[in-house]
Amino acid sequence: MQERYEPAAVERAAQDYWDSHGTFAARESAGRGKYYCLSMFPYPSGRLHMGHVRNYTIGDVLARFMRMQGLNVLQPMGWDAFGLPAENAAIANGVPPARWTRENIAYMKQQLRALGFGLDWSRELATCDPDYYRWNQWLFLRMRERGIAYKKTGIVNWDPIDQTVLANEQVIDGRGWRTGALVEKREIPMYYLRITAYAEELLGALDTLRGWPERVRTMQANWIGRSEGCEVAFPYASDTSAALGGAGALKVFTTRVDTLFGVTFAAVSAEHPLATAAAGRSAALAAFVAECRRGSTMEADVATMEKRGLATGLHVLHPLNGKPIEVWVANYVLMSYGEGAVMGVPAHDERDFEFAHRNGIALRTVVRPAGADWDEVGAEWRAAYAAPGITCNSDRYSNLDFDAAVDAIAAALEQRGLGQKRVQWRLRDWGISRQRYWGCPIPLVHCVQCGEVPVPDAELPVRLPEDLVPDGSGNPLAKSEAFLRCACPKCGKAARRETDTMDTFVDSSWYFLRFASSDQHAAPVDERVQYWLPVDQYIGGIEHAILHLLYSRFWTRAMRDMGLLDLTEPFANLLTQGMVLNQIYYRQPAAGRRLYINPAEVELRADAAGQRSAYWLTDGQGVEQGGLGTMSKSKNNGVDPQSMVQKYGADTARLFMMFASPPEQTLEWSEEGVQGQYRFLRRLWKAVHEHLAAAPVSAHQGLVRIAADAAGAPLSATATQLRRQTHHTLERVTGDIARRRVFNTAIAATMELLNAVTRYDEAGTAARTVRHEALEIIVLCLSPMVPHICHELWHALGHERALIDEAWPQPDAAALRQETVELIVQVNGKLRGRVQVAAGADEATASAAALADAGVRRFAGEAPPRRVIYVPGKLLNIVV
RNA sequence: GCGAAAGUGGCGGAACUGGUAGACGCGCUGGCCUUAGGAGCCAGUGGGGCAACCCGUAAGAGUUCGAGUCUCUUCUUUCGCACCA
Repeated sequence: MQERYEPAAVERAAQDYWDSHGTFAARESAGRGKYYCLSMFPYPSGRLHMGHVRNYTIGDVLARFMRMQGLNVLQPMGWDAFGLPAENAAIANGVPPARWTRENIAYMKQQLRALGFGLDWSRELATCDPDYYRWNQWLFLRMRERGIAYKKTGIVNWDPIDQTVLANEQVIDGRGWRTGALVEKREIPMYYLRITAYAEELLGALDTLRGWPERVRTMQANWIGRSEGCEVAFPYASDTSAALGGAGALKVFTTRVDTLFGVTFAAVSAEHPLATAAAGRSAALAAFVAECRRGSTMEADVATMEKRGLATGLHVLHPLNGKPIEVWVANYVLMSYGEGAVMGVPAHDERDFEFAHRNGIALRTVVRPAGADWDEVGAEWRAAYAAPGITCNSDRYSNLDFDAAVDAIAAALEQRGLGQKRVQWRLRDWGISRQRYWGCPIPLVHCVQCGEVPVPDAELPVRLPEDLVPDGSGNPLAKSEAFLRCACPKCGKAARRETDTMDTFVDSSWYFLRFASSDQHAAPVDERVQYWLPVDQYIGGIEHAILHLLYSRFWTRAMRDMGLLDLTEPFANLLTQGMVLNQIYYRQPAAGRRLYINPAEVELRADAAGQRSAYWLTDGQGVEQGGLGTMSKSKNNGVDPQSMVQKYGADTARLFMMFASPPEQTLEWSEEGVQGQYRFLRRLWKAVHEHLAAAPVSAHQGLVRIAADAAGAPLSATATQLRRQTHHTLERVTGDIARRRVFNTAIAATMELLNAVTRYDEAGTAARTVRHEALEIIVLCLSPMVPHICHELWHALGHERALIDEAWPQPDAAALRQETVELIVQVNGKLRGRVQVAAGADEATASAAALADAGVRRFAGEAPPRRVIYVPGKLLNIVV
């Protein structure tokens, strides 16, 4: 072998070997255990960034490891290719999104190949391929037939200047990103998927997802948000009936119906029909409702905005005592949650308390604590006010505890037909219509005569024209006569195509199924799904903890209920990779606009006061500091791995990412240390080279094992110790990868072993064999992380077969055996010494050994200990 | 604002089940070597103290023989909040 480690040559050779042997092309094999290892497919934004390298290296480590465990591994890759950034690029450069996307895919694919991931490229798919998205359309039509997809109105961000719908990301401080215009809310008809029909099942099944991180299950459970409460109808007072032109009732949902007698106001959202009616009668109210229509639809914005409201002058009646209650319009009530209206109980709800305070609304204490902590709700809010207690001031429902009050009041409401207990979900149906070009067309036709008509299956896919260039003002599909014009499938007369496209989350909600049957042209999936699914290991960023993963769980169930699948949960095990963060810098030249500047082009300087300011190297002028955030195209703070790969090779880049931190942890980007990882690989190369240069090694299979030298004499103490460390390392690395899913400690363990091998200086045949064994284990253990160099070194160490085709070995139990162990000796919990005892020593023996130690006795004194705590093999604590 | 997580040397991190705090690596310091390479090798490296020892895991409290680990409060950071993906 070569004396110098030259990564470029080593990596090319290894990749050529895997390619020419079709090593990673997966085939179904009945009876053989399978392992479907899937990393979330990337959006083709242009170039890979370090977050991708981290994600795909984790997947590749597990895939290679499981393959060596004897499993039939499938690791596919594809492209989440529809979406907004392609349209933004088109606006900026005048290039059609299709071309931009396909060029990006080509470039990023070559980057993935250079990193040596063991991917089955024969199953590659891109969601913008008609072959893929025709099945989105087909599945959508099936859902529409079953009522899972349905139409209703929804609220979107509207840019009044560009006359276009904006994504939340395109709204900056309440203004349109291109025009700077104040954004308005607008109600438009959209398609929704009835995910709420699965709320109960999606929540209940979280318990079965034992291979998912606890935090993700908690987040999903909170997102679905089951709450038990009561629906209450407040009949309209005569003024409200008059305003709305008829009798009726304002419906609200509450989890605290025990506080019903504490209601002193009702609040409705600005979009509520009652608000609309009231606005028609009052200029001030109309102005307020109009103001509420400004700003974004984002919940985070709504929740942090100052809570304001205006009285409508209209009233509803308390359902049990008939007293009038004034209705307010409030900007914090969301039309999309519950009924778009809430009852206000300022004495027992913090938000209502603040609202009432600001608007001079009375409060009424209707719950007292069981203890005597407080009696009447006072002027300052206390958390205890919101706790359940004993009802009071509530007519005949006073002096009841929470459960009794809820039962009695709910029964009374039900008897009057003005309410009943029910379960409310926080989860809302999934709006999938997008007024955008670069997405999957919704397969519908609008006919003057027949109305909305589905495109027949035989005419799918409805192809998206690929030559349009959006300009930021509305959907180019709506301006393309070639796309729009069609014949009605029902009556044959001239009709127009639907121009809305689907949310890109639709694309990613079932791609993992398509990988199992990507060459099937007659159906979205076929029987091969049965073999490969569920995904055994799914790996992706924690930012997908809710939406993508929940939508996928829903979509899989919907397909199951259509009889297309025998599968309920798509992902058996989930590893949520921590985000790779980098600094964010930007300039905001005009309101609503933001220009992000790559951290590589920014210099930090400290002024006299120590205040650090950032400057753009291009013009030397200052830039705003946006703090830390996930590497992304939109924030222009990604770090391209290309230069690192070019300088040090793919193995160093992979090793560096895996060694930097455990996979689930957030990682602040820094390139410090990459040099050290390269140095380690070079030392490994050198150690193997020097070992082989000293004497030739004969070809052999499997691992070298040695327990005694040729003459039958036992190994030296140092040789025995190195063997023990060798097999201990194998044990640690195996546990770290298979059980703990941490790779930084696995790498650290092999580094320690290499250090030990370097220090080991015994000569002779037995010593050589012990060293050879240690080097083989190091190469084996590192191979999932740095497969190229290990591929080469494995051959050099005398193996015919490729390393990737070897079986992962078991540690040698004999080598691990230990005669004596070191005990930590504490006195009153403080470390005071260490003693060697026989491996199975009992407490008396250990205690005697410890007290024989002069250092220990100095602290323990001569008196007998009050108590001794003995943890065999580990520690002895003497309490005096 | 709400939901979820994280916080350990100068830096990345280790400590897996409540039991040696700082493994491994970076950086730094000193030395060696040299056909001077951004190479290699050796030693040291949490703070204080001559030492024995003492202090130390965001801050504050608590549980325990023993707490980085468990509980509570606070602070900071990250992720998500339904049209970025």
